[in-house]
Order: sequence, then structure tokens, then C-alpha cells
Amino acid sequence: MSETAIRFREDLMTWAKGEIREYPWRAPDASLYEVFVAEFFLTQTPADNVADVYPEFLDEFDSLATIDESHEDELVAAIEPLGFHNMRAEALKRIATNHDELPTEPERLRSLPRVGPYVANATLCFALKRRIPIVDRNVVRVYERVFGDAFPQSDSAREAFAEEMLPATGEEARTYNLALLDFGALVCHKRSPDCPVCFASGYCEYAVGLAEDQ
DNA sequence: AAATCGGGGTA
DNA sequence: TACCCAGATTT
Repeated sequence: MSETAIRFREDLMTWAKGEIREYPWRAPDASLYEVFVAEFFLTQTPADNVADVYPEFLDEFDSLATIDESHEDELVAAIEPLGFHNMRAEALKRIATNHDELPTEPERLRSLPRVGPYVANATLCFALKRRIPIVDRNVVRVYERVFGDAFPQSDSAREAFAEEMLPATGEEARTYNLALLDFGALVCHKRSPDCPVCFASGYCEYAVGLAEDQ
């Protein structure tokens, strides 16, 4: 692992202490089900929108069993403001009819409808504090900027890279992954990242390149 | 690995 | 209206 990688990890962990965002589903004691529901909703949906419906949703649907007993229309109504409600309601219903409990193995979780690598890994890392990497568009953007060509192209190599970046323990990996998402959302924006304010601007390939262009 | 999908956001 | 986008799914 490169010096830059080690430094980025340390800097991000330091940044995490002050800047990490608080959401209900990020509570340390949030259950597997609660975290799963959140991650399931958070794809392609702003966190603040999810926050608006999340408490009420958990109130009405406190378990897979409850979803199983309810009608899909109620499910649709509860998540309507989020968009993708039909797709998501159908998938949740299908999950609830086939499972009493959520699987805790990444591959098994990933086999559920509309649950891909991101949702599965994020759920297990955040809920069970497993040392598992997460790779979404934010993560790809951040690593591409900071590490340039050293960040690989293929999904499998990216997952391996992200895994190497994780700190030693599951607890730390959870903090690191949360910080990585927030860093991508709050500092390393898709367009016009806040390089002047960023802890990595001294060694990030993108920021250094910008400085050289001046 | 690349193409496709469904649907929300944006120019 | 047309295009873009993120993640999942399909080929």
C-alpha cells in the first residue's frame, strides 16, 4: 500500500471525528433490518428525503414479518415520496414473503431482489460492523481523484483496492466507510470539489494537477 | 465487461 | 423533450 494511501486513510479517519453526519440509521444500535431499509432506500435518493419518511416507515413496518402481512399498496404509499416506489415496494414484498430474517452473508444478501453489491456491503458493514468495503459512485470518484491511475478500472479490482484501504477493525472500517461517503458528498463533490478546504489537497492527484495548471 | 433497465433530475 | 445518472440486472 502506498504512502499516499496510508496518509489518506489517516486523514479521513481524523476528518471523520468532526464531520461525519448523523442519521437515525447510523445510530450504533440500529438493527440489521433498520440499516437495511435505509440503505435500500438510499440508492438514487438523497439522504434528507429518506430521513423524511424513515421514522414513519419503521413505525408502520417494524419487521419483514409485518411487511409480509401488509398489502403492497400500503408499502407503496409509505415510500411514495422517495420515488421508485413501485419497484422498491415489489422487491421488499418479495423479500418479506421469502425470508423471516435477513441473511448476514454478503452473497446471500446480494441475492435478494434489488439488492446489489452496494446495498449488501453497506448494510453488513454499518449494521454488523463487518470489515467490508463499499464502492459506490462517491467512492469511485474520490479514489479516482486522489489516486489517479493507481485506482483500477474493473469492479473486482476496485473492491480489492477498497478493501485494502480499510482500517484493521470492523468498528474502524464502519467509521471509515461512513466518512468516505460523507467526504464524497460534502467535500469531493462531483463537480467543483472543495479542494482549497480539503485535507488531501497536498497529495491528491486531482488537486495537485489543478495547482500545477495554475 | 458491457449493455440494458426504470425512473427521477436537469438542461 | 432529450439527455444524464446510480445502482441493479441481464447478457
